[in-house]
Amino acid sequence: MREAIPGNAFNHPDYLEPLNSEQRRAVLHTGKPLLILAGAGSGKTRVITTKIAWLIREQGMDPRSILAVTFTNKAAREMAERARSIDPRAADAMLRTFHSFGAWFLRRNGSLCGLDSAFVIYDDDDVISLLSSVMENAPKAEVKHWAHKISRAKDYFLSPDDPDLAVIDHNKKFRSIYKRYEERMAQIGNVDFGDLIKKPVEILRTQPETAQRFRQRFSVIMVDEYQDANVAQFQLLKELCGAETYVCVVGDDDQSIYRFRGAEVKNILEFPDRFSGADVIRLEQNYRSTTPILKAASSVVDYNHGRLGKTLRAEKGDGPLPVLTYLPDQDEETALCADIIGNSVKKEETTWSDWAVLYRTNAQSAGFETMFLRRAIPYRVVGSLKFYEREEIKDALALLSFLVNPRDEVAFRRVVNKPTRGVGGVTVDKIVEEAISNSGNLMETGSSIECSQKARKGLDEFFKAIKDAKALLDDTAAENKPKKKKGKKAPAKKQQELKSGEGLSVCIEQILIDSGIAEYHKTQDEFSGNSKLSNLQELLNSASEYSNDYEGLLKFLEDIELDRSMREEADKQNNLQNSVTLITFHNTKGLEFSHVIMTGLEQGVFPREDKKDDELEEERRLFYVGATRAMDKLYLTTCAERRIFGRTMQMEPSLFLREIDRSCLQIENSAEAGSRAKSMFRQPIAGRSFNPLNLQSAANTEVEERAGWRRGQRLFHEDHGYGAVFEVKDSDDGPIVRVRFDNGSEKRFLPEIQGRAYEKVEEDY
DNA sequence: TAGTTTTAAGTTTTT
DNA sequence: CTTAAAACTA
Repeated sequence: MREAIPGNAFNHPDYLEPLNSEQRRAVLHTGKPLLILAGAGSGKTRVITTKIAWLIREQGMDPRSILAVTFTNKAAREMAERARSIDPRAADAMLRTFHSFGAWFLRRNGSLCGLDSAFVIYDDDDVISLLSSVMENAPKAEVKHWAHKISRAKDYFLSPDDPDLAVIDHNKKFRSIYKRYEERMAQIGNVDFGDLIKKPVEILRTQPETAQRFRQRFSVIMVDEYQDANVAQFQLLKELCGAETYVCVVGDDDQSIYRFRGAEVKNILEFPDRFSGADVIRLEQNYRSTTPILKAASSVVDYNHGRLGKTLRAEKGDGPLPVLTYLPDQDEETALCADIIGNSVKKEETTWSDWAVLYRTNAQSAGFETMFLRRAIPYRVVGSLKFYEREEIKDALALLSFLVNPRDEVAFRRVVNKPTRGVGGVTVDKIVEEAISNSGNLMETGSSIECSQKARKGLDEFFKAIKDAKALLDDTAAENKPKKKKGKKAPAKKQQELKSGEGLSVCIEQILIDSGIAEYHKTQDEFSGNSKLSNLQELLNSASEYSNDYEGLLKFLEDIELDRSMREEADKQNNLQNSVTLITFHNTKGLEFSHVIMTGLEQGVFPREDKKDDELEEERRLFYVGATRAMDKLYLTTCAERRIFGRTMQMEPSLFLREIDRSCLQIENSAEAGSRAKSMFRQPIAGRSFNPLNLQSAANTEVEERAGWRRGQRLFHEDHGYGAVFEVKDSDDGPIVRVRFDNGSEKRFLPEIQGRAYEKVEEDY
């Protein structure tokens, strides 16, 4: 937020001061294509953001003609913020992910390939639903297989009629499956992730005027994490670059970890050939880690072949050696992590947020979560935020998708009969079939089709809910109280209803209530003690920032589809900002932590089983990425046995542990670690403990006695952690105990039935 | 046909 | 062990 500094020396404005000579060369470079080989922690983001500012200030470049592409939304946001802090005008530059750029492009130019601008983006689950509808009654596993192949084909810019399609799969069936899928998708008028890249390229190739327009619009194009670009993305870059375009890509071949989804390291290796006359600048000064950490990481990736090769120098110099601990099993592993972290924080050497625990697969997070809950260590799980994959959220999004696009078969099938309104599979199939041979509009077809009386009533009810919500959007004067219609089913229970705030949440609230989805999930909650309704509420909250119109809704859906990390707000609300990070190796890219623990270093887990040759090299790079996240201290753990599928397996230490240079590794034996792991360490979370007794309670002994729980009783639950009882009351099913957990969530349970899951604990543990 | 119970299957990594 | 698909019952 600083004001622009007038350069005190013309050639060296202040903001170039912190740069080393290589970084400065990269910033000041012009005239030819540029490849920046940026090692881990070498300040590449600083280079890109400074370059953007420099282009605007010193080169007089119009910010709007600068396009910078990243691979994650987080990276895009960070880049925008940092560039803006050097020069506020950078706010007008276009900083997006490849996919969000593609969506932006298609909203404006989609009509050139027959795509309506109001398309919805299908995620992998939606793709599978659509494909299984195309493939009649194929087993789900097979559908998944082909869905993956189709996605892969799009990564390589291959259409169903491409002669090279056999590169993806030589099975003859593939071509026809892919083709039918594309036809069906075209009828529906939606797109998948691959389309967001592939379709723009097709438009740019077949429409020279459009291509020309965009080449004039962007005179500078920069690509971050270029080693992760796939073939289609490379083509997109090529099409956007005219003779005059200045192109600059930044990447690190040692950090290419997305081959499985089509990333081509070749893109970076061959950049100088593909963009003739390109210059190459290497950034080898590392500002993040200590020498032993870098050395340990490099010694592993050195085993790879075909690298561009580079030598990182640690600005920080020497530091403590990485510590490797051999452990008997995964329970000891989670306990050790809790110990190391807990002891360090207790001694005030670190705070919770200095720590990250890394694992290869999301499934491994469960053990750490349980242990951290038990030891009252605050944590947040990055990535596997399955928020948007939850049933209730997908239901809500399906309703909205159908509202936007009444040809959306996948959304229609999902919610037309939820809650059940007598519209069964037979009727649905009939509608879809009929629609395919007509306009494709399922709403129109469904309104006029012949069907049972029961189905007719149900359909009308469903369509009315959609139409009413739609009317809310079209109506500019949305202020005219869109109050909830007297919920006819809801016997007005005093339980928390959905509350709309402002903006788009008004419309979404209405559709959730009218469609019966809110009521449906509320009932589910009461039965099984979930919190689906509050998840829906959370969705509503995030919608309130969007405008209550068509455009706002489209933006909302797009943001959700393309940016599943946008829940940082929720983390903040839940006091999770100072907490240990649990994260997969893949998700750590671009992040850094003072202290890092790399877990599960066993053959079969990491590297994963039957990985060899190219794939093994990718695992090695993944190891390298993980290790180079650590700024000050690195820990590694490996277990002698591990439970997989509930069966206990004997494990071998990871190949990578043998490859690490022995001179930069301190090895601890399991016996010592084991005894340490057993010492219980429990520390309450400062300021997070909730005690309702402070609220002074009237005597309520009778019910409390029958329930066996009293207000203020502290307790522990395996899934939710620590909390306290704040209410005990009667109901038809006997006493109900209401609990508020330290993480802010509220639960209720019937002591007779679910009481076993709640363990009473003393006030000060 | 809706909801429940039984059986089988499966775990990379993500825009 | 946990989840999803298939089978079964009311």
